Amino acid sequence: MTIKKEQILETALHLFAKEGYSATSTSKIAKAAGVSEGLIFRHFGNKKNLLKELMIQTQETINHLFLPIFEETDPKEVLIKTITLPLRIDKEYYDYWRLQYKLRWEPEYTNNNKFVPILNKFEETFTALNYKEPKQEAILLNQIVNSIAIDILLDRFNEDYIPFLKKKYKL
Amino acid sequence: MTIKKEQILETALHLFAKEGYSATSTSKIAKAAGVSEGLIFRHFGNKKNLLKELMIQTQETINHLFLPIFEETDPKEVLIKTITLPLRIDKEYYDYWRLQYKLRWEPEYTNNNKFVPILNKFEETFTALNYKEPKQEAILLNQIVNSIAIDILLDRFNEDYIPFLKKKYKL
DNA sequence: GTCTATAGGCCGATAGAC
DNA sequence: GTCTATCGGCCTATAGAC
Repeated sequence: MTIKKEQILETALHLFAKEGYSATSTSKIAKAAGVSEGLIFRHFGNKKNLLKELMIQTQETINHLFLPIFEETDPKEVLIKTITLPLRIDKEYYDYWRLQYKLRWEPEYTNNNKFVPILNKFEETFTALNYKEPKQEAILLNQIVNSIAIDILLDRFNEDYIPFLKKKYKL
Repeated sequence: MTIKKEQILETALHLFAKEGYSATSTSKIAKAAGVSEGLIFRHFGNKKNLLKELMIQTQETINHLFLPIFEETDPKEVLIKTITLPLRIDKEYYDYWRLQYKLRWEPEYTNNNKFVPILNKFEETFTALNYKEPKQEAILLNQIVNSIAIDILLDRFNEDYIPFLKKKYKL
């Protein structure tokens, strides 16, 4: 991976996340990245393919952020790590999240099953904690984490919410 | 309001909700609506203004859907009506919701305070039901409703979730 | 007065050629 | 890395049909 190619990816991530895919032109990316516009097409062929490579990176990044939760065996710790996950994310990763949530609404983008592994992990956790309906509890927890992440990204999150959740789950 | 103007608004709502604002050209709207492209500019001046008029309609529609919850006085009924709200929404309104959730991520669009009145209603409700932290409970309930709506719109909602929630809230 | 059809200007976007 | 071609998007203008 050359330096310029990385610059293009980084800049495109930021602009796509901020303005949206359609609203971001390749020339805007080139200018912001300090490269010639042609280089984008040399490396990625076309604009759509640039987005595709970005989404692979995004998925890897997000999987990496979930890893500590997957590896945790103590069920209470799983819940604590899950609830506080959005808080522990470094600001440099925000664009990845933003892009992810933005692109959910694009008609082409349809990998609904992406969250299934984490849902299974949650279900196991609630089973271990003797919750009555672990499957539904997993869905609820997943919704809560997503909502917190969205609130943080939209800059309307209130810190008091976390201790409230910890009490709810008796942590 | 003339028929053609309504057709333009209706078609634009659908296309903006489906493809996004930037990705939808005025010529595409005109073709889909069966009108000449010039008519769009005659009625709305420019594309941005068309979106603006749509957003006013959208806000009115959504306010109207929340009205029964606002008018309900029995706190348990408030919760039941809230939890089942996304289910009770007719499919013809889906595009309004979709547009709303899509546009949250646009940089210009920043009316965070829009959900404050419903949050207040929820807080009163939880206070009446003697919940310990009504403010946080209101946030949680709001997150749940939004998540359900999103799941429905993204076609990944499971009906079993509603009875689970009703049990949670002892309804 | 509402709308269509058409023509065209201007600009920016994608892409290929060199 | 630049240059250029081509296309499509936004918008204006006008002449005329309903």
